[in-house]
Amino acid sequence: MVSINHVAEIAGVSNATVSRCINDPLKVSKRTRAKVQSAIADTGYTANTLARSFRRGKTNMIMVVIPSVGDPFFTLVMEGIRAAAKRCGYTIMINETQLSDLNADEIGAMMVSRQADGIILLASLSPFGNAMLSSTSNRPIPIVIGCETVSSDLASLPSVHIDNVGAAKEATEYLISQGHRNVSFISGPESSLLTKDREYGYLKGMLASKTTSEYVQIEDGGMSIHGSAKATRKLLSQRPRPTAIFCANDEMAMGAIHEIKNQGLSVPGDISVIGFDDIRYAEITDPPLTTIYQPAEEIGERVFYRVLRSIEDAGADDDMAEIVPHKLIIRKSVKKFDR
Amino acid sequence: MVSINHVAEIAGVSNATVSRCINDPLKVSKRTRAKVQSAIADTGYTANTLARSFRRGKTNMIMVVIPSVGDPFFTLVMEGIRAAAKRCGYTIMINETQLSDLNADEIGAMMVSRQADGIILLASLSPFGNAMLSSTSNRPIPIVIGCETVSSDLASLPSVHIDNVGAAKEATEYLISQGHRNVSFISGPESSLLTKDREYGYLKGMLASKTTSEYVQIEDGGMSIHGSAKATRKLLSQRPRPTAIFCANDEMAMGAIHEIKNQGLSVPGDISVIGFDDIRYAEITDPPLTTIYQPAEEIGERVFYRVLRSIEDAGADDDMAEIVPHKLIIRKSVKKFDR
DNA sequence: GCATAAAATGTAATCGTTTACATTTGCCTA
DNA sequence: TAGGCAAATGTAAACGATTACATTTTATGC
Repeated sequence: MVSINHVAEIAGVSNATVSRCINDPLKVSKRTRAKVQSAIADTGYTANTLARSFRRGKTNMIMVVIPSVGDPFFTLVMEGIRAAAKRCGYTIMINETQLSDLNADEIGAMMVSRQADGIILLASLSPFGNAMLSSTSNRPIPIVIGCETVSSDLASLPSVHIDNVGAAKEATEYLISQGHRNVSFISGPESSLLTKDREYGYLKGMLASKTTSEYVQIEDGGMSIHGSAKATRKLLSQRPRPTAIFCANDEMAMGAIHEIKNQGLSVPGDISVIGFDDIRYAEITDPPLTTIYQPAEEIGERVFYRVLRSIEDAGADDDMAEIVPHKLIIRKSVKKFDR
Repeated sequence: MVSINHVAEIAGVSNATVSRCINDPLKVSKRTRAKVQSAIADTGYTANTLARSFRRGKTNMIMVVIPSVGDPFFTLVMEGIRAAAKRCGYTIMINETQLSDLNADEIGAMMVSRQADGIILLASLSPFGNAMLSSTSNRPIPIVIGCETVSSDLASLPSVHIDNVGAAKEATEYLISQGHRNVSFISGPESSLLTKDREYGYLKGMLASKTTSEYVQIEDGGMSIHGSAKATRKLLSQRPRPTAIFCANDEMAMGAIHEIKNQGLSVPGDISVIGFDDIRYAEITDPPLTTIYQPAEEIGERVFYRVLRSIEDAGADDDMAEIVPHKLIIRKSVKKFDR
């Protein structure tokens, strides 16, 4: 492997000059620059990234922690991150939690290893971890949370997300406005705070309506198609049967629709379904899914720039939550209910 | 940041001993080991990964090049890679091609930068790049291709994939066995060799039947839902109309089904549809999708171990293609055609 | 042509580990 | 107890870039 010293020798200059030629070309005269450049071309030299990262203490990599690499919503957020990262010369590393919630130690280990210059968390942190990291001084490298909300009021961490509670309430109120009273909710695992926020929004929406509390019903859909199908089966066996089901994400809504049809019922004829996220399959489900749109790529982009700002200027490490707008997308999976 | 020298000082030993304590504990006596360990605990020392990688010339990272981070099939392969990588203490970095085909320079740059110890290519390489890299000596770090096939017979690169041609032929023959004659194919972009292989398998299947060549028809679905819907619209406007459509992947099949229904036709009543990949949505489309199953996670795992083997033993760098089995999964989207 | 400032270049230390080699310590045997 | 060998530890040199500081060269003004 050809090193900078090798190039320097061939060009007849010192290694410092070669380094400057690469990193700050204006600092070296036209003549030597030409010599160096031709030496670089001749040798096919490229800087050893490892040595450079080591010396600079900077890797130009961002670690993204994601619940599941296969999740269509989070991959969209990732896409936003990736695009922004590429523009800024960063590479992303990924780390999957498999839906289990991250403990602070793991995050701590990532931070202290310095393999990345910053961390983007698309997963939720345990309240403990959250508290531990809430003080800026405990973070050797910046961390920003995307999509997920932070768990406690005491501890806060920089974040970018929609108003999950408000959006879920809005979805619930929409169902109620369409005449539904018996509305069930299919939720995600405890480790997903964002789902709990949506659950809370659902409860708020139900409470605000004249619905009796017996209609409030929550099943765990485990954030998966199959889990949701199972939860739906259970809900459909109840009497009185819900007339509408609100799912904490679109994929679970897909599972719910599948199961409802399986039972010989129709969507939205017998049961209305509403989802959350507006993933790209939402418009081609049968019927097309009414859901809450989140600007996924934009969230990814913002989260990235937020981290980048903190990397470039450690002082800029504010702890604000950045709320981006959501939008109810009305398609065909919800029908007016009248009896 | 506390360094190894700091720990050494506190423990009253040399930094070499601390290093040995971490990397080869049996080489140091029980007594000093205890001293060092408590010094590590006291200081909260963790090795600087950057320095270590630099010194060892090894990062324990694998670069995965993927056409699109949002693709449900490739993310499943990624999942297999990730799981295996985690078991072996590797982290994965991702690099998206956005469906454009990779030129050799980009790959070369990745290789020479040494940020990763190996490369997994889930995307296709231009024939030129392929040729350039086909000689082991041109590869500073190992590279293995997953899912995609290599482009020319002259050049070969290690790879793991199914027999795309054979599988596509099988799917076509299945349609023909169900009485279909007028079968169209929705293909992907030129940059996806794997799609071209499937196209070729379709042609072989059609040729082997008694179908007249006027029935052979290929439309580009651009590897996307919308692209496929558009292609489907075009196909449906033809007279005679195809009685079955074979899509180069499941997502395009989902787009096709959506469009067919949109036109007031039924699947499989009027048009049969067959997909490829068996992504997790395939069983919940309406009707459930008949498709070709690929062992995605297994491919990921195998590809990873293949790279790993080459990393650990540069001599092990064989150039064999490893073919894994596929399977036709019969669901409900294909119906017998009789007239 | 000289003094001076500015620009260009060189020298050498540095980042934190690992590791080849040298030295010391401990142990066993004769 | 000397001698010899193995085990444990230390010393110091890498790895390849960056960069503060020192030195040389060039440009400028008079």
